[in-house]
Amino acid sequence: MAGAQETQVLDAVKRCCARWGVAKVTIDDIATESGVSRATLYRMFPGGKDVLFEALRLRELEEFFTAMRTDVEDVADLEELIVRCVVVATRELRADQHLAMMMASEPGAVLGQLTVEGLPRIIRVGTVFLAPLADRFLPRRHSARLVELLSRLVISYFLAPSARIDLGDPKSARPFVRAFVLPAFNHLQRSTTS
Amino acid sequence: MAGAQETQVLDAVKRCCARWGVAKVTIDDIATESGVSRATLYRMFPGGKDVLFEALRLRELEEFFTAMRTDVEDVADLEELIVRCVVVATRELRADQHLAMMMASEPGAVLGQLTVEGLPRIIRVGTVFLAPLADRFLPRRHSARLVELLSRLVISYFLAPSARIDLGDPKSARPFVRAFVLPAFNHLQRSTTS
DNA sequence: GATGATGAGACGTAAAACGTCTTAGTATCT
DNA sequence: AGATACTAAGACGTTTTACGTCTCATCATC
Repeated sequence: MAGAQETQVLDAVKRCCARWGVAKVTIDDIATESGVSRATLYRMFPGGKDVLFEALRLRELEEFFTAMRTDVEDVADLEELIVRCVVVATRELRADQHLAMMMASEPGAVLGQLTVEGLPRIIRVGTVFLAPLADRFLPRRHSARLVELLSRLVISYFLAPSARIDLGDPKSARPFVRAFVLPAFNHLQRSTTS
Repeated sequence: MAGAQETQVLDAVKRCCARWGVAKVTIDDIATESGVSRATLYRMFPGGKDVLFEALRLRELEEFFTAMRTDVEDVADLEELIVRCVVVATRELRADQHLAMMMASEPGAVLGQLTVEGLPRIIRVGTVFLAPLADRFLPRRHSARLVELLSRLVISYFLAPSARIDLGDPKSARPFVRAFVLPAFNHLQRSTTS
């Protein structure tokens, strides 16, 4: 779907803001880095820097969930699905160097993207990508609720790790899921007789 | 000699330009990073960014030669001194991450600091730090000449490595020193009967 | 209480980044 | 060859940011 040039530009945005941080990047930097003229940039992303970063965030988000989905699509039951999702997502977040760098240099902006401003989209995209997997075990309406709940939990525990549980560790995540997540959905489960 | 605050500020300059590159750093960044107000910054380094980076370069240069001196001050003869200096300096240059980063992002500025603009000072500082060691083996006037020659050679081979010799390797540097450096100084050596 | 150094921030100027627009060059298709 | 579509380069006026200087309130030390 995405044009090759668009990919090229977003790659450049990523490289630029890995090198200089979001606050320091200019449109000219991105144009130079991507080998595209500023005029073309504005044609492709009318709105300037905001739109560019927005597009990049969206792409990264989709990559994030795509990677996640391949890790969890072969689960056998709902509990396993939830645990795997939570663990994989947490680990992916912790391993994201780009995120870590931005968290260090511009914590405010990153927090905004993980909470007030960005969470709704994260949940939206996450629902698109992951709800189908949950649909095997739950009615659609509840799949969406589940994805939302898990998104919030994972992000919360990522931002403020608990001393008691570690969602990056299945041994720790499973009891947590059993205690706090499953009870709200378990009784709604479809029969899994296939 | 250097005030604690001055050290603090120069550390901040270093961190800032490690993070953003020289071209992207602002005085405000440095003030914030060092926890010092902009007014104080200008009081301590009147002249702004140029003076700040100049001061940092000087400090780094002195650190460079200080580290070098501790590595070579116990040599027994002139050949050994020269070889050790050349090898250690080359390795130090190659291991300098700060330098590598700046070389990648702003090659022009770095080259200037290693050649036209910066070489004279490098030679000056190097002479202050290293000539005393050579004085044990050579008359003072020739010590200075030696340091200058070595500085130029090391930098040249660092910037444009030769396929034939590697000044970072004693096995390779020693024959080179014997062939091209020692002959110009050897016959001037003092008797080393102490 | 005086002294000296600092942080916070206002100020005008200089520099830069912005977004728009024009121009010229180059493929592609007719 | 001519028409079309797309691009890089860069000029432009505007807006934003950084600069360097300055004032003033604060706070430690004497």
